Amino acid sequence: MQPTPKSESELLLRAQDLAGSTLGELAEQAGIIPPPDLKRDKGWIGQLLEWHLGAVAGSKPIPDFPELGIELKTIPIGYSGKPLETTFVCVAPLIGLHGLHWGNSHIRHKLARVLWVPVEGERDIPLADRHVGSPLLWSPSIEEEQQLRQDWEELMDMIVLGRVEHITARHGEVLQLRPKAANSRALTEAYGENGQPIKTLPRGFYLKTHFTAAILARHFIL
DNA sequence: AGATGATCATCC
DNA sequence: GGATGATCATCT
Repeated sequence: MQPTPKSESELLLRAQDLAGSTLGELAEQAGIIPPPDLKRDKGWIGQLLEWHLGAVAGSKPIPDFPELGIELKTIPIGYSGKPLETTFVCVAPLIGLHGLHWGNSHIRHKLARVLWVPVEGERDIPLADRHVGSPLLWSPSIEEEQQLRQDWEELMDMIVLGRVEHITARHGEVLQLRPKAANSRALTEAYGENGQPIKTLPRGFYLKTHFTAAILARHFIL
């Protein structure tokens, strides 16, 4: 693991230095062998980039760069130049929602400052041959935060009202709520239609691809 | 082709 | 189970 960057500019500089490299090159430098594919190693690219950028490893509920308050997100890019996948942000709280609002929400904090690192993501490109792109340090604009907040409030309203099982990925313009679990047998507690506790799949907030595509596109223009 | 719902690995 | 890291597999 590389030393943790002391400043935002140092982190960005280091990320820019990775641009143009292949995952095979970065894996070799880290002393690891790339898996044949990501089927059983879905977090492999993220962890490889964490190593190179000196992120704090582990499963702690803190930013990747605690001193800087920055979250690292790798994002798979297709031949179209746009994201191939939605971006997981955090697990959605389903109970104990009293006093929760956008201003103190976990998701707002997580998205306050993000280092996006695009990586070639087409499955017909061997993992080791995929290139890392130019990084982007991002905070939501006024408009972006308004969109996020509106979706979040709509989704949380449904959760509070016991309608979590009526929510589909089609709710929300830029933010969606989808299952986030090891499998369909992993259940957690939530509010039911009549306020009674029910068991349901854990859910996560995901950024839709058109939203992250716009973030990256804005970067290209500037 | 793109989006949705389901799933994989690891750590605690 | 829930946090971290996400992509897979299937359907439209």
